[in-house]
Amino acid sequence: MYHPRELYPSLGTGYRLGAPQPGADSSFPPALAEGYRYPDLDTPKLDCFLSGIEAAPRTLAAPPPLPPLPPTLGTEAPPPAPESLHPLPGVSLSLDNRELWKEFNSVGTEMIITKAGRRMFPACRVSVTGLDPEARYLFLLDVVPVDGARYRWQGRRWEPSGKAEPRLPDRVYIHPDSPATGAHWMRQPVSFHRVKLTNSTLDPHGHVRPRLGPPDKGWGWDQGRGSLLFPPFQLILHSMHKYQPRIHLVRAAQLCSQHWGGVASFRFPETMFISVTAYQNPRITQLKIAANPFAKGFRENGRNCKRERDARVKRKLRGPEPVATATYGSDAPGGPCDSTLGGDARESDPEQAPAPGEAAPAPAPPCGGPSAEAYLLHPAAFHGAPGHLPTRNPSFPEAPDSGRPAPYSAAFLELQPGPPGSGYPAAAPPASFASHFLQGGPFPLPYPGPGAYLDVGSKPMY
DNA sequence: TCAACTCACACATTTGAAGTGC
DNA sequence: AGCACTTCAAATGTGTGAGTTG
Repeated sequence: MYHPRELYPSLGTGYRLGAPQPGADSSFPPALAEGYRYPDLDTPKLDCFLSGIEAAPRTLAAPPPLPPLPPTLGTEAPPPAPESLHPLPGVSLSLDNRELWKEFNSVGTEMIITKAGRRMFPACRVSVTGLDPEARYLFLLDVVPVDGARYRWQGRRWEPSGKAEPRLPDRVYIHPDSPATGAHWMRQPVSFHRVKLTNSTLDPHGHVRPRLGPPDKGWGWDQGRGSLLFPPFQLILHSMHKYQPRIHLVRAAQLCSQHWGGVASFRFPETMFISVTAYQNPRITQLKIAANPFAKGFRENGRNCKRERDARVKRKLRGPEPVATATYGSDAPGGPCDSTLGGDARESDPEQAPAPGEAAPAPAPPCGGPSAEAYLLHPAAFHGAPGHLPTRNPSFPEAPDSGRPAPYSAAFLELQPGPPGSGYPAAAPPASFASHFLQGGPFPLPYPGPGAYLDVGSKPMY
């Protein structure tokens, strides 16, 4: 395997490998060991991103050991506790809609993935404390496989059913408010509800068109809001695989900052889920319908509930009849079904809009423009990958609309295993790292399974 | 044959644009 | 002219179930 010092020589001794955790599984199937290696970092390429250097790094405490993940969904899991690495001392994250997640997790959370991309429900929504109110931070989210197995619904429970598919390109969702001050992040919960899950590799950049607005608007800088027009992101997953969302908090003045002031990664065991193209567990379907406002029509009183749908089919067969039914009136807001709304059921996303009186994070203009924009143009540099590193796996076909403007096409970080002969070994070293930002994020080390941890610390990364 | 997947559908929600009044 | 508020329409988010694929 590759030691981090080998991968990032300029890190010096600012990091260390922790001892493997109890229960860590190092026997990942070879399919998951598809890995990545970066050649020597081409630091001169990063010179244009130097303007956001943070204050002196802090000394880090040893991160706590990460407990092993529960073996399977739907079984008795250990008391869920957020797991984190703490290169940002004092920073803590709590899952804001934890009760909802726990409810789903007790059944075995399933997330629909579609070609067009499906939102997560529940969404990851967290509250953060302990940030420096003045410093700027980035919030990132990614989703990593939990183990090396493919799963199958056996009528009552999920059971492993063979080897997992080869891992897909790592993608990292950047919260659209990033970068923002600690005060901003701590003011209200941070929601990642815009992230989408897909099983399609045809759009290698993870974008979907903007929901509203002129089609030619594209992505760019929103002068009115003073923030970046971020598209929703799509994370590529395999169906019937178990995944774990992770949230990363990076102290950096801007997206293209070369020196990060520290990194903290968090994962909440109760947010683990199995990706599916159609719900397998009827209890999950019931929970989703009960909790998701978009599925209101499928509730007992909804016009799209089974009773109503069956009635419509009968009416169709019998011929045209008056459409109105007594049920319609009972679907008024405030009915019994609305009582199930809570947490994610109100997805109006309060964190998207700055609080009254608060100016939106001022765009730091390095590199000749807003830093986030610079990131979109040079994601590889932001993530430390040399510019010549391939950003797209040749095995993934070109998107039909790949002629989109550069910011659009470059806005997603993808890190691929190197092609044969490229200098990047196709086969990765055996994994012994735990989930960490450097794995699923900028430097996707082989497999983010529950192993030892990599303590990156707050040293400058280059 | 069967499991997994895709797609069209109806309905609910969200959100920007347009309209209105002050 | 500018602002706040309301209304409207279109886009988007849902689960369902039939059809398709391998």
